[in-house]
Amino acid sequence: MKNNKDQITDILRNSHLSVTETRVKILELFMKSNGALEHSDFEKKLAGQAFDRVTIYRTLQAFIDKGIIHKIPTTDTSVQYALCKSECSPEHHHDHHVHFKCEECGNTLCLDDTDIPVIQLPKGYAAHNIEVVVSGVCKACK
Amino acid sequence: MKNNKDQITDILRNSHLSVTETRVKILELFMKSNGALEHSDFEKKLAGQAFDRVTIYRTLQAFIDKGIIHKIPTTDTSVQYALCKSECSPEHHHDHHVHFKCEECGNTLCLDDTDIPVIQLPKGYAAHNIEVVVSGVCKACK
DNA sequence: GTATTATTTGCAACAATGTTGCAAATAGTT
DNA sequence: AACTATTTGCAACATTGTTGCAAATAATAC
Repeated sequence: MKNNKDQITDILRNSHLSVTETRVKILELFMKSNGALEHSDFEKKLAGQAFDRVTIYRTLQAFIDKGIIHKIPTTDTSVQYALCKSECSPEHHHDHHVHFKCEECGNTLCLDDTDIPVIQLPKGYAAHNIEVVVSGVCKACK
Repeated sequence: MKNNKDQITDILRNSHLSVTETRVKILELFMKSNGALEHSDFEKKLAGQAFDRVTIYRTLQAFIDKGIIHKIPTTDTSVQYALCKSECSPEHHHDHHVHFKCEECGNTLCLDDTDIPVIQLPKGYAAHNIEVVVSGVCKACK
């Protein structure tokens, strides 16, 4: 069984990204976290460790491009990011699972085992991707 | 049959909001538009007409508070707004319809007649609201 | 219609967030 | 260790969102 450090190196190598301190740190934070993270989380958690804002932006964008993380839609201006499962790739990047936002703790979770039902669209509409975000109270906060 | 101006006045009166030029203009734009609008749309469309950025922010927020419009989740930092149907109220503000984002024209539409299916969450999770955003190609762009 | 009161607006100033170019630093390769 | 490609940090800037307050406007009372 591989440890986290090796796992992270593999992820980066497989995506043809150099293994750098910032990227490793950010992936570690994703793995430690049990929910989605947003840009400001990284600024806070990495504060004092001299990681530039710009580097974080670019790192997250690179991870998106490579299919390592995905975005979760929100009704505000924040952008939530979560780790993709191994099935994801840059080309085929659909996350067919439900996202859950807890109104108590504010955490956003990927419910990987909850499938998205088929939605019958009106005639003339072609669906490529479906995003479902359920809000309510999570297991931990109940 | 009422004209738009009267309709708009009614909406504002019913929500206990003063009938002001900016609010009427913004509601007119919503009624004219067949899709969701974002803050920058108003700055552009009302440009040259001397409407302050701050006023637009406050107007949109007031409409949200009163249940006149609702937000639509996005994966970027933009915030999309669309008119609520009459059933909405400040207290009970669930929009049980699907949103559709067209990848061609960029427009976001409310599919009012498309119901959101029931989603079976894992044990321990309580759902209060469900947001569904489908992206693909709309009728007009096909 | 005019006066009074409550609400709304615009301005200024600021805070937060996101972007770009470029030189220095670091990682990967030979 | 030397070379090359990539990444980072800095500076500067653009965009977006917020707050306090005085002036303007709308609603209400007369």
